[in-house]
Parts: sequence; structure tokens; C-alpha cells
Amino acid sequence: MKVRTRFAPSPTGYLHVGGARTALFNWLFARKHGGEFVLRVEDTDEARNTDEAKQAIFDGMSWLGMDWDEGPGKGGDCGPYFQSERKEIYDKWFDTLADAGRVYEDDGAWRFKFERKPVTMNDMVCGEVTIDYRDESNTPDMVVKRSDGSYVFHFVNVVDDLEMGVTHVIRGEDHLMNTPKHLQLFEAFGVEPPRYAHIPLILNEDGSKMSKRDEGAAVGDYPKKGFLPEGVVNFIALLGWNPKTEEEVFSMAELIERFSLEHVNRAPGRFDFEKCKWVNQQHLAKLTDEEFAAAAKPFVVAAGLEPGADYPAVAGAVREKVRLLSEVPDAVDFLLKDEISYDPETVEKVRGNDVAKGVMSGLGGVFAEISEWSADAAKEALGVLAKEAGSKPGKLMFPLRVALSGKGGGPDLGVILELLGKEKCAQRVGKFAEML
RNA sequence: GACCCGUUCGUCUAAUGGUUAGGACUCCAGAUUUUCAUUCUGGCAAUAGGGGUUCGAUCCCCCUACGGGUUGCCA
Repeated sequence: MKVRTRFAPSPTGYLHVGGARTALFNWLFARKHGGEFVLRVEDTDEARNTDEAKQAIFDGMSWLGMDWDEGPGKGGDCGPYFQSERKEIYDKWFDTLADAGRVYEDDGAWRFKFERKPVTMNDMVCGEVTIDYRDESNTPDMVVKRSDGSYVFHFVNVVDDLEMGVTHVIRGEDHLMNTPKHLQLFEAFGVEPPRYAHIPLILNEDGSKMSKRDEGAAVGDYPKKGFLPEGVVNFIALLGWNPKTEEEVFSMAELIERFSLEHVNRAPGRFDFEKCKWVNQQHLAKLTDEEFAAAAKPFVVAAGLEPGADYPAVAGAVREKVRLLSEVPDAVDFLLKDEISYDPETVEKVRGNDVAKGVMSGLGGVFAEISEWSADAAKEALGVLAKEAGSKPGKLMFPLRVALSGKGGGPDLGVILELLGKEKCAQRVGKFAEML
């Protein structure tokens, strides 16, 4: 039997990071088993659906690198893939229920008559869970068709899963208690139900429920914040699932290879934005300078900087120093701009260093005299002045860094000297000396 | 309230009837890079509480507490 999974989001807002992880687990499971992954849009709630929300789902899925084999924009044998277009199919299955005497009218709506017995599900994550449907007060017959003729979630969800041949349903734990309802529906239809796997929810860092405004909640924010898709995928994959190794950095291909539902946890996980950034940094560090430069370019341009001919080298200089692409403009602006700004606090630190003051005032001129400019030549010149002042070169590296970049941290000093060139270095050191 | 699921460092997690309860993020300290935001080394830090079962419980059972979920003509 070929594995078929699906992601069935409702386009009522934005793509939530929890939804993205649900999609990811379904996608990984399908890819791992050589199966198919279906995208189905559950747009039955006309009042709340929006086109923007639909687009956010497609964009988010594509950005994260989860392609679907069937669904919107892709087609397939089980379409249409929008529930709003599947009315006749639902009518047909509703008639089956009606013919079997399993529904009854109530206030214009139609309720499904549950069988009054204990229902046991064998969840691939939660194990055996039994809900007693003999307790009617706890499990009242559910409405499947509203008085306006539309169908409710439980009904369409089940019909679509069976019509689409879904073999494994991986979804959030908020659906665990819905599952017996779905099982009863499958039984009434005389169709073998899929296997279910309920995965724990994702909460905020403080344990509260994640909502729209919370940091990290909307997938659409990640590209803007400077995350790499593979970084985000890697991080959310590890929330609630463990790869049974102490490694933590995985490519998409490695995730597919390792993924298994057996190692999904049961307790809700909290979202740690710091660790998410760290994982992103690991993926950033894996890129080549060219790839990194290309990925960071939009951020650099948006910050009003002009990436010149040496831009790839400039970007490469900070590749392993940033956690997010959005940090790149601030990190490289002194390499791309003629006029730089000095961080007052950092300048103050150098100001207290009398040796640095003295050496800096002479260094600009010395730099200008160097005939064959190179980082080594510049450092050598610095060393000579340091010695004359009775100090060590190491003590002057920091002041020189500040003179050239305006800040206390950044790329390797040698790289800075090379990228900036003689003229700029001489000029900046001269100017800096005057500030002291 | 009822029903369901859960609970290991602050966070993500590993282990499992016998370990000094391991790793990662964060934080702190050292090292190295003649500079740094990288890297390396080290440190802080956990089995929710109470009862059982057992030679031995973080692990199995029960109770309590706490957290989450469900309880819609939302999905």
C-alpha cells in the first residue's frame, strides 16, 4: 500500500508555525516512504476565508521547500482540492448516511447518530486511547450538515480523506478527541480508516498558547527576519521529534532519511526563538560565500547599501558571524559606505588608551606610505609603531578595528584591511586619531 | 465541571528496573585567533509531590498537584 499523507489547512489567517510543522511531518513521512503528499484547502468557512490567507499557505509551503504531489496549482486524480468545490461529493456521502438511517434532523440541521459503545483508537504517537461513547452527555450526536445546507469540518474531513485515499493522518493533538468521531464516520461509510498520529502542540516560550502576534508564530515572518528555509525546517522538525542522535543540524534530505513517527514526543513543546536562530546560523555557515552573498543581498539593498564588485567577498567576511541574514547590513555597512559612524561607547574605550592615541595619530601617514598594500604589510607597520611606543601589536588591534569599522566586533581584521584598501584605511585612521 | 493527553536542567531533549542522569540552546569563566560576533575547553543547572511494587525506581502501579487539549450549526 502506497503511503498518502495530506496537509489540510484552513485559510482563515496566516500559516502558523505549528501548522507548518504538521505539514512538515506529513511531508517527511510521505517522502521517507516514497509516498505522495496532498495539499487540500479546507475553505468551508466562507465568512473567515481570505485569498491572502490562501496565498500565505502556498507561499509558506513553497518557501519551506515542501512540494505537494496533488493539490492547488498541481491537479491530481482526487480533485478538486478546495473543499468549497466539492459539494456534490459531500452530498453523495451524506445520502449514504441518510439511507443507512444514521442521521436525523434537528432544528433544520442534520446530526450523525453515534454508535453507543467504547471507541478505541490506536494512535501512532499516543498509543491506545479509548473514549466511551456510551456516555452520551460527553459525546452528543454531532451536526454534520448545517441548516444552511453546508457541511461541518468533521464530515468533510473524513469524506475527503477517504476519497483521496489518505493512508496516514498526522495532525495536531487538538484533534485527538475528534478522532473517535471520525472513526465512527468511517465505520458508518463502511470504509477502512487511515492510521492516525497526533503530534503535540507548540507553545510560546512561557508555555502559553501561541497566537498570531507572538514572535515566531507566522511562517511569513521568517523570510523577512532573515531566516533560511532549511534553518526553520531543521528547527521545527526537532520540536517534538528526536532523531536519535546527538547531532542537531540536518539538511532536508537528512531529515527525510531519519524521520520516524516512533520518535515523536507526547508533551507540548515550547518555542525557543534563540535556539531557532542558532540553528539558522549553522545553516548559514554551510553556505558558500556566493550563496550567502546572494541570500543576504535583498537585506543589504533594502538597507540602502550598494553592493559593489567586491560584495561577495564583503558578505563572505561575516558569513560565520551572523545568525540571521537581516544582521548582514549592519555588519558590513562600514565596508560598503564611504562615511562611517562610530559607536560612542566603543570609541570611549579606545580613548582611555594613551598608547593607542599616540600610535593612531601616526598610523594614517604610515599607511599612506606603504607601496605594496596588503594586510600583512599594514600589520607590520602597526607592529613597528607599537614597538616604538613601547607596546605590543596585540594591544593595538582593537583600536585599529574601531578606527576602520567604527565598532568593536566584525570580520577578521586582516580581511577588513584587504577589503578596505590603502586609501580608505589611511583616511579612516587619520580621522579616527583626530577624534581621540 | 466532565472526558482525554501529558510532566527529566530556564528551554529543546537523551537514558531506562542498577549511569557521576548525557547532549544542545541560553548564561558565566578560561583558551586560542597578535583584534572580534567565529571556534575550542570548562562551569552553573533537572527526574513535580506523596504513596506503593522491588534488593534497587527517573523508569512500573495508584493518588495529588500542575500544564495542555476537547466539550460548537469553527476548523
